[in-house]
Amino acid sequence: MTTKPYHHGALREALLVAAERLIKRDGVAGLTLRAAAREAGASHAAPKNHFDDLTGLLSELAAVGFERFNNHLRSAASAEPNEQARLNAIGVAYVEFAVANPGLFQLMFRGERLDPSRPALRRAMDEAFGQLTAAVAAAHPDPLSERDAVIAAARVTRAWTMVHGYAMLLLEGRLTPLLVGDSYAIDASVLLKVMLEIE
Amino acid sequence: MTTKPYHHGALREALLVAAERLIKRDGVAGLTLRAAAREAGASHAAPKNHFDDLTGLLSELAAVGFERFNNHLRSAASAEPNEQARLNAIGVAYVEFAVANPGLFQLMFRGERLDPSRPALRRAMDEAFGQLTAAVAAAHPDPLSERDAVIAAARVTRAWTMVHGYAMLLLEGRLTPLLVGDSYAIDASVLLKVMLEIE
DNA sequence: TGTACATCAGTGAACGCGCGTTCACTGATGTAC
DNA sequence: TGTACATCAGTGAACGCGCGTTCACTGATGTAC
Repeated sequence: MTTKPYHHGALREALLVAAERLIKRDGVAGLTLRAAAREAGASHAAPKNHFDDLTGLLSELAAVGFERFNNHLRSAASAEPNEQARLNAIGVAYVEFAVANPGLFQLMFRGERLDPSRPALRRAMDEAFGQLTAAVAAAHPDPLSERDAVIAAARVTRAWTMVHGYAMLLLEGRLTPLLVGDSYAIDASVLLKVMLEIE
Repeated sequence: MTTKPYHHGALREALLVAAERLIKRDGVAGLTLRAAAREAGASHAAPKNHFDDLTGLLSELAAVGFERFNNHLRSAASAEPNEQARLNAIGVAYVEFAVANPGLFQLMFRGERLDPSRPALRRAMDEAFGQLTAAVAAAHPDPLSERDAVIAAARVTRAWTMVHGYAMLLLEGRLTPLLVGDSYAIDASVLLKVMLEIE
């Protein structure tokens, strides 16, 4: 029988794992310093040593989330041959991630109690944004004039806002009336794909 | 000098006004039953008489928000001659409302502590959804087959998710790198219009 | 026109809860010599 | 190889705070007769 040692050894990681379990179970609002400590089996003041305060814990968890998000998008894109297909695959992966990790996704994209100046979070967010803009740029010619630059920005915006809005509204259950219509019933992922393909 | 009467007379409305002032000042998280009572100058237990609990207050406030939202969209649409222009005008109005009422918008569209079974909220939400689908349908031919019905749903989804995602990301400050690029700086409303117009 | 009474809106004190934070402490680990 | 000491991670009790809720109450209003 191994008695619990006084020092945990990897409490920081254990707290992050516990925090994610909590956010999955109880949503963003259920995540507190005390709750994370409880879930990790540590005393309630322990998290202070690793994250200064709740903002610190949330920000580090969001950073972990963005890293996973980036990997998910990257692997979805790499499976596709041409640029337009890649862009669509990224869009689908974006929504997939949101559906698989609703609480985490909301933590990441509502800025609510995040500190974007934390290096890990800053880095992970920048990479996510870079991945998105690169995919859109690859699917379209280089901007030549200032007008073209604005159009290029608008293309990124459209691709992003569309899938982001889709993810948000889907998570809130707001798309239900569109998924279950009078004369049809569509799977959410099918509707997303049709939406990405129509001109 | 008029001394304060024991009965307020219109405390329900006063609480809603106070609640909106609070949500504007402190965000959704700053809105509590006690805070609303304080802001309205009533005792902290008074709101119980008009809204059962916090969910009740938030839901009624969201209903008021949706009514104003509906009016704003309606008047924006009525100023436009043809259907496609109307649809774009509604999109612009959607984002305008979000920017003008960030806290209220977030309350309305995160389902967080809302009770959609409250009649006022239910009604106002249904109307908002109806307005949106009607505008999209008007800009496109009637669906004839089941496949057409899916495409029609996808059109509504695209129009909605695009402006909704735009509003969300704009409120969170996430669009900043797109608005201020290396070789240009765009106004958020201009970017939105370009986005709605590109093919 | 008066009067009794039920009902309703609002008050203020009190309760318990979970939270973040502080603080003195204790156990473990690493480092200097 | 040992020993002294600083540093660090984790504990547990305590504090104050704002919250929702309960409760006995009080003031005002409407209604029946």
